[in-house]
Amino acid sequence: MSPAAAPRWKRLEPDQRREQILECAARLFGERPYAAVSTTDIAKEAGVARGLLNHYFGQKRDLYLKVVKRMLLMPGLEESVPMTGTLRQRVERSVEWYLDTVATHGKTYVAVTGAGGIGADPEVERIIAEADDISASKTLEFLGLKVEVGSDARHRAMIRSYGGLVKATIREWIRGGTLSREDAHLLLSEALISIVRDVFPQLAKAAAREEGRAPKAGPRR
Amino acid sequence: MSPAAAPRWKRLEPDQRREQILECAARLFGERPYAAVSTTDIAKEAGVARGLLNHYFGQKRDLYLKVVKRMLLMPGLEESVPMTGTLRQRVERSVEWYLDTVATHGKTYVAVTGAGGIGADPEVERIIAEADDISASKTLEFLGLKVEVGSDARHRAMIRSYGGLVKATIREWIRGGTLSREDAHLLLSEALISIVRDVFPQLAKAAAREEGRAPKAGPRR
DNA sequence: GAACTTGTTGGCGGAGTGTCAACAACAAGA
DNA sequence: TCTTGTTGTTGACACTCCGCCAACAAGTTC
Repeated sequence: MSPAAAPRWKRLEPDQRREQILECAARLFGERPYAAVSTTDIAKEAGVARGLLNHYFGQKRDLYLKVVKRMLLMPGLEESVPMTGTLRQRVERSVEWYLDTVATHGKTYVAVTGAGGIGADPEVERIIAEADDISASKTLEFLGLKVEVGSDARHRAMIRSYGGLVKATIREWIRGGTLSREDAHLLLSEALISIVRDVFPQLAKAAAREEGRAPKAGPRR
Repeated sequence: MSPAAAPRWKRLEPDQRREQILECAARLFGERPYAAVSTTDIAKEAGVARGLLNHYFGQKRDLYLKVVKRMLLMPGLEESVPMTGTLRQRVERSVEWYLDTVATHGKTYVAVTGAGGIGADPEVERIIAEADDISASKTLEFLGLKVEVGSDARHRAMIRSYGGLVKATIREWIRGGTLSREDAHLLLSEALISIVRDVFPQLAKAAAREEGRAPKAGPRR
């Protein structure tokens, strides 16, 4: 009556296993810099052979990319905040919302979006840039500026730049503790308002001057 | 009459050798991400044995840090731009100056200050943060705000955040080409003016309100 | 030319990663 | 229950990269 010998390891569905590994990896990458996290560490954390990581995710960097993507896929802004009120009100509400979502992700967010040093991997950069662009488009749309002038690409670039301010401010707040939440809110709101009020109109004017042909500048009181 | 056999390698003064290696390393780190540059590559580029890199710089990361430091040590702003005129004039001149210096460094600057992905090495981050702080102090001083209120630390943090906007904008300009130099100039100027005009006064007021219990702010103007 | 100083080399050992054939857990059929 | 098939999983091998260090040689001095 020998009971069937206990299995030496549990067999999971590919999706489950993938998810489990992804979680462990996300945790470790949030704690330590990329180079300081070995695939052996992740495998050990997940209780799995190292080779399995490659089987599911390919290269180590690919696994990292999955983690980054997952982190940057946040719920849409427009679903959470009403698009009404003055420009200032909308800006402040969206900043508020963003600070909230960041606060819940904390360290991992900072680590992933980190303005690190170690020369960026172009692929990683592409992923982040992509996410930034989506986020920028959403912001423009939310502010009601999506199709204000013809030079939409420039606007998106501007907003992506603004994203740099956002990330740096978040770092000062979350990691450094040198800024309070209110400080961050104030800084981000005023800067965004300034950009929309002062920079975009001037841009529109400049574009109109350069191009001779009038962009579809809808007169906005 | 055998002429003295040609030396198999040239013997240099430590400083010269160090400098030479540093230049090669800077070039390579500017072209490829950190992880993609092997010490073997650098050694080959410099025409030396790999071990020599460790002899002069210790770890590979230490060499990288040296490169970063060198890149971030730029000539002082105050030496190049007169500190006169209105706030707007001063801001615009300093932005102008900064864009000029960045334009000369180009790719390497972007790579080094890159808001990359690969989780940042804390040491690298510290170096960059240090340079950012110096740069922030200089900016405050240049704008004549160095000792305006007691909450100097918060101002510096704000300016460091602004540095995030600067870096992101530079990237859009240099690497992406999505913004023109004029766009960058406009965006950075307006944002900085907005911060100084709108955020700092409010900060001062807020600090004054809070300071019923005075954390350790101490000297107020 | 001999002896000394020290800039430089080349190879050793360790750590990390990608690959792959073999293995074992589980399901299904007899 | 035994057999067979599928496939999730393992473990080891080969390779690359890095830090270390003893031996070597370029240049200097007497």
